[in-house]
Amino acid sequence: MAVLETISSIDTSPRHPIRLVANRTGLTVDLIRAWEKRYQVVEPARSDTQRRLYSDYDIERLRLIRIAKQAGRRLADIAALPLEALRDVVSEESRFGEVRETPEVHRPSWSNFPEDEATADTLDAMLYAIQTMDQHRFDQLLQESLVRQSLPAFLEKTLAPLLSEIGEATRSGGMRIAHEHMATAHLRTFLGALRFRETFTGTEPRIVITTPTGQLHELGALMVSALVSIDGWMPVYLGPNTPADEIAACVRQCSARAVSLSLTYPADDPRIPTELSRLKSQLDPKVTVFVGGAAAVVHGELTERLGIESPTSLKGLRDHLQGLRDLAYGKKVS
Amino acid sequence: MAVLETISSIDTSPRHPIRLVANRTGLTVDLIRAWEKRYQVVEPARSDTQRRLYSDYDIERLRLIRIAKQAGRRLADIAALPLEALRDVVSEESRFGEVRETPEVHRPSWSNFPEDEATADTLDAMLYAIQTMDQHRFDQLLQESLVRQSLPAFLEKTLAPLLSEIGEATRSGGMRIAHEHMATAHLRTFLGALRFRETFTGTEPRIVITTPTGQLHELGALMVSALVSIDGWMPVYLGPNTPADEIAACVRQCSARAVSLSLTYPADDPRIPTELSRLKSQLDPKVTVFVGGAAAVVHGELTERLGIESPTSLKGLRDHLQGLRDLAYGKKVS
DNA sequence: AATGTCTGGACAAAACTAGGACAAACTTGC
DNA sequence: GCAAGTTTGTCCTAGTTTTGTCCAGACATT
Repeated sequence: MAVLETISSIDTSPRHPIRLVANRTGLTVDLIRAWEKRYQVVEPARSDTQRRLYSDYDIERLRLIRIAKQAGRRLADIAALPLEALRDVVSEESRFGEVRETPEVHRPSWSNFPEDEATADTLDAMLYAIQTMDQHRFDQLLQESLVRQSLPAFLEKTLAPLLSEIGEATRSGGMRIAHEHMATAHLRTFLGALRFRETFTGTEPRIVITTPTGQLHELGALMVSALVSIDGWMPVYLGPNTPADEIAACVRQCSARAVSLSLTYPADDPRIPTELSRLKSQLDPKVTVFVGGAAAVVHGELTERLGIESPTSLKGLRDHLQGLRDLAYGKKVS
Repeated sequence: MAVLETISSIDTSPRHPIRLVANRTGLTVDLIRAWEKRYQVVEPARSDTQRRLYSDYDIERLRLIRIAKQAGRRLADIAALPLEALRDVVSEESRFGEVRETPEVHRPSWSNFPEDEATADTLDAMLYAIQTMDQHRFDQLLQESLVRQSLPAFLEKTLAPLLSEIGEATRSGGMRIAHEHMATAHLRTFLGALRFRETFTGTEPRIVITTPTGQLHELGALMVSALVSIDGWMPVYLGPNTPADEIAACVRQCSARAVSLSLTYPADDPRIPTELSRLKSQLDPKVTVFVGGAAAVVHGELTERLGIESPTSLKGLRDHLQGLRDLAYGKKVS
């Protein structure tokens, strides 16, 4: 068995030129230098001709600092923080954040869009890429968008709207089925790869993620999978359309502490109530079951009766899971 | 280093003149020479009259270097890297910040292994990982196996047998549906990511890849997608279950030169003949249509009548495509 | 004869560095 | 609520390095 050699230590060897750092973080080269000059945010090594050379560690810090800034932190407060502290700051922000009261006016380039407008642009660009069958461009836009935001924000503010726009356009005939197929297939790949951005130690609590019998759309489940992995859960992803008995068996085999089901279409499939109650009856009561997705609201009464959690947003799911995990660890955190 | 045997899988015999290299890589002749002069990026062989002669290996390296440069890398940093390392660099870039787990696996003597023996062991290990629901281990084994072989060999000698073993075990009850689901979902992700190992200049001929209506299994189509991209084709992947009309529309929009359909299950779906002939009738005769997969042999008579190619192996498909592509390039140049 | 490739060198655009200036937006003190 | 000060993204200059392009004359290919 491969043991704990997967502890995530980030490479600190200096090897990336400033342009690449700018590309990856979404900052401008000017800005990176300015931050260095004023607060020594990062102190890159130098090549023999004085060119700056950054490490993976530096890049990660810059990325997080950018996100923290976007959330309203001041540079002076966070410039000196080590990576772990920054992660805490950012994840705190993405969970509680969302406060945005101030209708800010000017915002410099990287965040200068009143966020809605920027994502509207991005969405348009994505839809255009899809309709011109430009897979490469589509992928590029997705990557960019992901860099620009934290993962949770990306899922909620970019991906979810994109999916509903695609659905809309397809229904209304504004987009061909072929385009929708292409986009879906690509998003399947993209989201699948996201799960591997985090590394696992093997000690994380497990959560089984799938969709019940009859539910063939898996993108929602994949979003959940990507999301929970950044919060210290290890997803066991089963793909779509899994019978209740199989889900239960999987939970037992993995000693999973939770299950997440995604319901999308059809919303009124008569198998849903059957499958849900069958699943619930086979599980240890200590295993928490979540349902989510566009079709989840339809079954509010059912889920309540069965004691199934039905968070209304990804954020809700996240909060709940966080609580579960802290409980599991016995508050030995912090 | 994992380099040696991967190199051997790509042709290193020098035969291409500089002009062709420029066309395929998107670089100018001047630039190729300048790079050679300054950094020995490639050291092509020479004809008896001092003309440079490049190998497929050289072309591939140049393509990757071009991409890496675009991502912000400096020539001096990457000029000396061997092909495999360049692939890593580029694929690292193509999903920013992905934590790249270096396959630091010790391989004492794989070069001596009679390849069959090694893969038999690997297959067992993979099946075991699946049945213990150890996704992480499964992924690790896949990566390892891929590094050990060239991509085509991996697909034919590891993945195809693995799939049939999984199918077998599920049918016979030796494996739960949950396990099969997990494995399939994971392979979907893995294969999807493979498509991005290669990068494109935009000048490659396009091939539309999908499965016809009623065929829900997409792994075969994804294998084709990964395969053709290393041979200088750009796949336009539509996912499974695409109606003939939509495929045809997509071909037209992309000016694709070929279509590849994967048939797996059910083999005797009455829609298959309908869809195939409908597709063929809507396409320019110059567009080559391929069908493949376990269920393809059943329709031998039909495909022959319609003038659809039905290669019996991935290798057959590859050879045919190679011919098609050279034809395309051959006409255009001079 | 026309076109393409070779070598070696020249040249200019682009990118990077250091240091500083500036204006918009945010804070603070009154 | 207003003025003064701070913070912060952008831009500018000037000098260096890196990189793409072009040229000339000799030779090769078609």
